[in-house]
Amino acid sequence: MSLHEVPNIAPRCGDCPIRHRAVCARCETDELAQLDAIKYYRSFEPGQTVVWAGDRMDFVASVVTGVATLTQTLEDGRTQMVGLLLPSDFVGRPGRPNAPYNVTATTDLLMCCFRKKPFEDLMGRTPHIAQRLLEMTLDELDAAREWMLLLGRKTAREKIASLLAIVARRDASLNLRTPSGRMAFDLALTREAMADYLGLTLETVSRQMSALRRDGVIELEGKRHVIVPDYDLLLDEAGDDADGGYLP
Amino acid sequence: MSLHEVPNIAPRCGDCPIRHRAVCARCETDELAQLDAIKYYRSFEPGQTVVWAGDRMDFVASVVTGVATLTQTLEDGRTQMVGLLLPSDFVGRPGRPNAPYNVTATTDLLMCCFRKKPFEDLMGRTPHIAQRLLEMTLDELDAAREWMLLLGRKTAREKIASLLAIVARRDASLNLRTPSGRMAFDLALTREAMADYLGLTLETVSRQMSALRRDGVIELEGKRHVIVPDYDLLLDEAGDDADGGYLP
DNA sequence: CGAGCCCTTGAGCCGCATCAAAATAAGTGG
DNA sequence: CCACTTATTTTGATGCGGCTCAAGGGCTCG
Repeated sequence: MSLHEVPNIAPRCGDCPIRHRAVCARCETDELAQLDAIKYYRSFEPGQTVVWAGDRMDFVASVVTGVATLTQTLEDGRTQMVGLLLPSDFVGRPGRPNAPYNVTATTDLLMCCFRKKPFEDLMGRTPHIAQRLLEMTLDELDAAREWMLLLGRKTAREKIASLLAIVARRDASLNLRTPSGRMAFDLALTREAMADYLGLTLETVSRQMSALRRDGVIELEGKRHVIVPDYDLLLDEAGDDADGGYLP
Repeated sequence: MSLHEVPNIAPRCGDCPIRHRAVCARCETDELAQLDAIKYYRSFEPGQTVVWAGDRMDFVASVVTGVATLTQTLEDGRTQMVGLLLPSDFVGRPGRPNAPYNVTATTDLLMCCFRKKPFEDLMGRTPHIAQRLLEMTLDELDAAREWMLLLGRKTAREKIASLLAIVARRDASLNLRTPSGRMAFDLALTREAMADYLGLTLETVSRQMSALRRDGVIELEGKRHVIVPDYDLLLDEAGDDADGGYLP
């Protein structure tokens, strides 16, 4: 049994870092206690698969810390990432037995899991959970549609800039800041994962990252730490000044 | 006032053609009566805009008959369709004041509308509506992610074949048939609308339609009536034999 | 019959993919 | 601590799929 199968942190719901944003966000104290009673934690190492597309999946879960990806593939191996799961995001669908996508950890990942049946029962009794889940699903749908615009109509350079802007924005929101001016963050994705998200090849991703660096839109420390000197400039490069509404 | 603003059909809920699939599908008789009390119909002509992205939208609605599209654009005019609304599909988001996308009728369109506030109130009281809406939203999310794979990784030919397969499938399901063998249907989209859906130009759409016709994958009667001699062959051309799960 | 659409087809070009190889980084075992 | 391995990233050379620009054909409707 690897160290990773036993989390070193197993927060009480009260001081859970995603308490205010996850599927449990709307719950009252008593509702929270019911969730607390059926929850359990699982952790994964980078590269580890959480579930395979098509496999039976008898739990649902929230990402507590770390990053995971949802991917879909064609038989000949072409791969498209269809979701990037960050802390507070929800995985799994009540009322469906099998996983529709591969779920893979890209960093150390801690998930707060609920066996599906008890969770569904609880959802039937507590509208606060169902309400929050609907809200989160509608947000995800908006994000997916935003991504359709990116995949269908943006240039490689715009795609990269959009991805960086989104990660910068979510990183800021996690630290309760407004995205603006100079920002810095770690990019938890390999060039290949970025390519899979953006519908590009990893070579094109690398070339466009170099180009954005040459043009002063970003700076790089090592391969994964990104510094954005001017967030507005990055947004310009992304092609839509509407910003995207990826997250509140 | 155009003829189109007053629908010639205004079905009672009891014999509504989308009764079994729309947001009201799970409602009991009394719940249905409450919906019946606040519903009203609106109809639109081909090309007419239902709402503009960003505009205030104080109703939600179900498509009863006809086809509508959801589109998003960049400032320079690049357009991406992010949803194709067929009968029973739901438009609008409870809990959000403004429309995130352009909604446009592509055929004669009849919508069953509810003012947002009463609908939200009713949703709070009747879990059957909220449940059904969650289910539909999750299905839409799956469809959007399926489309992400298409936009990011499929060739032009595969994209066209995928679109035709999906429309063929939904048309069959509307007529309570299983898609297979020889099929025929009307395509309610112009070449340009197809291009906007597939992330292509209209010229490429036209060329690939011609190519599929030359190769015997489809036959055309006029520009819009499509005959599929062998549905399985079409699925092969679409690139994913998993079929896609676009609709039940 | 003429005016708009919508669609098709052609010619040429460009952005990104493909193929290939070298540079950098991070282990791993001797 | 170093030689060796393996994963990741960068960069270069070349080719092709789909875009752009342009012209012409069919249909519908006044």
